[in-house]
Amino acid sequence: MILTKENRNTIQRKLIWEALKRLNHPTADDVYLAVRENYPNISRGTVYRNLNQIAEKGELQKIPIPSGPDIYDVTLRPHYHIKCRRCKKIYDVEMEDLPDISRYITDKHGFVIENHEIVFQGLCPKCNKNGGYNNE
Amino acid sequence: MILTKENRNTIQRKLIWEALKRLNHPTADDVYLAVRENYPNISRGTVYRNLNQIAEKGELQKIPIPSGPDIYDVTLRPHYHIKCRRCKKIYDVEMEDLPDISRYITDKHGFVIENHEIVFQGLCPKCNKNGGYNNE
DNA sequence: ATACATGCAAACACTTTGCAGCACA
DNA sequence: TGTGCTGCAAAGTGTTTGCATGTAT
Repeated sequence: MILTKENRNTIQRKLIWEALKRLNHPTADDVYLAVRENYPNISRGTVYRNLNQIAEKGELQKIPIPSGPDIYDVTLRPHYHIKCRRCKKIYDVEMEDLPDISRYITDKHGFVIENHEIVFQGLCPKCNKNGGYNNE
Repeated sequence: MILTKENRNTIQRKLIWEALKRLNHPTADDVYLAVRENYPNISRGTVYRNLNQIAEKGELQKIPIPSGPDIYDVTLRPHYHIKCRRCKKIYDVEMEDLPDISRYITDKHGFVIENHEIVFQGLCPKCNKNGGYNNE
């Protein structure tokens, strides 16, 4: 018999959740630093454990970022990101909703698809301007 | 004055490139292990440096995988992946080409978009079968 | 009461980097 | 000949985990 694990409402979890709501799309470390302002003894381990737990329940999106720490987002609507190949910075991307992108998958091996993330890559205006010199 | 750096054809680079061509979509460590069979003294550092260099030139795709090592692909056509939320395994996804997906971006901040990666997430058939017990 | 969470620190996984010597062009 | 590359090892970055203790239910 498999039981759902109970989830306790600790102070730490509440503070983490509050930080999540007011931060933009923070990394685990951003959350850690934010919570620590009001609760200096919190540990990174606790932050990571809670973020994973909340994301596991589906109340939080954990978004992996190429060559960088995962970011978290409380808005469950998918939104996308773009990363500059040169300077490695991440930016948000505004995008009309694709008409059910998972429809395009021809073979999904029986997966139940829940969400997706798109990471675009290219050159940001600044890096593009500073010469395309090592582009090819 | 900015100069393009010379690229030397070392034995190591040739072996790395050959390994890339015959492996599926290997991680850096897969490449390292493969090359090491014929050239035992190669070091991980060299493999990483070369993979980055080749990818930087645009001859290789470096594909970041959520919660796992980057994978590399010599076919530059984008292809997508799906990851099981429960068991964390990665699978390839066959997908018809989306009609120029970057067209859907309404605000790209002046980026020059070169490519993109989509990572779907969901439940694989096996994990879905073993009960949806901790789904919500 | 007890199952679950915490803080701490160590371990882990992946990748980059400094350096002295080597080798391709 | 000289710049670029190599092997090695150490360090860097991001995340997980073991353990003894604390706490929400």
